[in-house]
Amino acid sequence: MALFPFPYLNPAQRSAVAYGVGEAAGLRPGPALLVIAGAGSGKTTTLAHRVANLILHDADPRRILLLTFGRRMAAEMIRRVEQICAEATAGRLSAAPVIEWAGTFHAIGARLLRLYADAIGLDAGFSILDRGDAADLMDLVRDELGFSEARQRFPKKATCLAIYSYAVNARTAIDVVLARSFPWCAGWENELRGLFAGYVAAKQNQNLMDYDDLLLYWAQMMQIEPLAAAIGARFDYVLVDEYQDTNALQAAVLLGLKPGGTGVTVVGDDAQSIYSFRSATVRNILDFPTRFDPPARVIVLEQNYRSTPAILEACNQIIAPARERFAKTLFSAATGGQRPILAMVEDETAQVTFVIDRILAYREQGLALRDQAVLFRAAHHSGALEVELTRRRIPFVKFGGLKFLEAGHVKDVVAILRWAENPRDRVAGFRVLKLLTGVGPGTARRALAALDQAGGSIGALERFKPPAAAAAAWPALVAMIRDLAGAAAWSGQLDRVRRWYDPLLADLFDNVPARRSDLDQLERIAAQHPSRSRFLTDMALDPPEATGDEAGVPLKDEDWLVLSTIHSAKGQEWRSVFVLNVVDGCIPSDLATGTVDEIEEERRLLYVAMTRARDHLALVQPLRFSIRGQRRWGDAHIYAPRSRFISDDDLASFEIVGGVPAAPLGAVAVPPLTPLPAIDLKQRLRAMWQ
DNA sequence: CTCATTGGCGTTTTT
DNA sequence: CGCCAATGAG
Repeated sequence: MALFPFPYLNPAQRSAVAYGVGEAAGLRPGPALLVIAGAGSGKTTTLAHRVANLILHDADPRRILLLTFGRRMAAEMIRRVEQICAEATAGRLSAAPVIEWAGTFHAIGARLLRLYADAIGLDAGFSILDRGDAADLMDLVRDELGFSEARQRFPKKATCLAIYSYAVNARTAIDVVLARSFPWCAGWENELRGLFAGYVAAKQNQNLMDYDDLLLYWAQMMQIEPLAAAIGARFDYVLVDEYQDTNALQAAVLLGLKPGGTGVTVVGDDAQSIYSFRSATVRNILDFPTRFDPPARVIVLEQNYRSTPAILEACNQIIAPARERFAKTLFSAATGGQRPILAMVEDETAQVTFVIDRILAYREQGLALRDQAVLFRAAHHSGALEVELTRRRIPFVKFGGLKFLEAGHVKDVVAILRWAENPRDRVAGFRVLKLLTGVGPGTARRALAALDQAGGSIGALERFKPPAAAAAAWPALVAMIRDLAGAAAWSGQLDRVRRWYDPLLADLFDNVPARRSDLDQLERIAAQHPSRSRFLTDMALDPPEATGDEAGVPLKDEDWLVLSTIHSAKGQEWRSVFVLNVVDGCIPSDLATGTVDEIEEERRLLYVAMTRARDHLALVQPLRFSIRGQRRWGDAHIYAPRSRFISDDDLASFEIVGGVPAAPLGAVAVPPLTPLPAIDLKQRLRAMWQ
């Protein structure tokens, strides 16, 4: 296979695909490569072609490691590679290439840790805690250490976890993290240190891993010479997608795998880095070339194939003022196109009407609903839209925000299974025990201690004397756990759980039918997994990410609109894109205007949203903004200015629709009906911690 | 001491 | 809606 069978690639893509491949002698992994891929420049295509090209030149697909940002991207990449290989060989390939190692850093980490568990003294049967479980464990430890009854308010569990997580992922000392990102907690440094020590010990005692551990243990493993060598040697090529959104720990893992950069390709766009809240640092991609000697080759993809020139121009303008970055200006070979719309609408109700009317109009013109998407900064921004879509029976699927997995009843059922899988898991046990009336934190703690004493034998629960209020219900619970723990087959286990749990629903919640149907869905998902352990791992690492208006995913042949947070829209594209609430306070979020860096990230967020659009783009700016959920001010509202990222000069790139187009925005002097209470309120809440 | 109930309050983004 | 703190009942 000496030929280069991809004539349709442009020169930059071509050099990225061919780099280090196809030289005269046999294929050998070469020096590191960084591909800076501007929005819409064919990043996925290029990466998939590079993998395919390696395989076509006899690289062993089983020895390729593909680290992607989400599970969907991994699946998409595998599909594309297979397709490209099949086309290039005109179907003469004997079998489709099998890429065994594709997934997120976390998923691959979990897999490697189970594989090498013995070597590092880990129990391969560890359970994985999601964010909420980890916070609950943090809370249990906090109680045990007596921080709950502190005279001053101790940071909440979620905050404690955030501090811990940031320190771990950014590989930064607590005091620095506190000073930089959580200044209001700085007074608790010693207590937090103690808490984190207890948290780590608790995880280890109970054979639990949180998300951070999957990276942390992996990184640690790569510090141990023979292990690092063995794991690194499994892979000839390591390719990382969305490298701009990796953190220091992930960079350490990558460097541990391939210290010299041999066979490493990373792809990303510094202008689209939007995950710093997860300790991602754009430094990873900016500094990547100089981490190696000789420095990594850098290839920049600047030709945009996605958006019309008019949309692209507006995008370029928005991102131009961004600070440090790889210089690049996207260009398009196409011509023409409509300018993007900046729609000024009266209020949020008008915003909903505007968006739905446009979407339906586009559909009349032949754009299916699935060619269109509505994007927003925060999951709750689509609330009013969802209500109206449901009322008008327009089907939609929403990505981002609360997953149905995080609903109490689903967590309960999963906790039961987790406890059966790992009786040492006190977070799960605690949650399950407290479901019984008459069992509170105290009793749960004692029961779990008894279980511990007995080495996890369920007999201990049988012998345990619950308080009188719970005595009647106790045997049924224990019987269920016994059945589950002893079950040989996975099928039927969820049914067993529901026989016990469903009757409780009515006592625990309102809205029982909806919750019951969620559990039906959970049961369907469970049936697709081969074992309880795989099911639990997948639920923690790859939770179902979309929620629809009805239970269950719409049928394949149906048409539906996509609603998505901007974060979840990463890497996708639609022919028509609407961005809601392009006002200061939403983009940038007024929770993220503390530092220059935060504001810069919000700018990139708007850029990511805008660059998803192919043919039509509309930014919607409600002029009047109601204040949510603050009963004290009734339905007060404020006048929100246009997002600061769209300057007056930028307006020329937009078609202004509605509102008061003539007046430059700074000058719109509409007297507020209520004197700006919302902004002051939020300021006050922040100040509470200072 | 332990548990259940009630009312107040706040709500970014995700592996 | 769900978390948290305070209060009241066994």
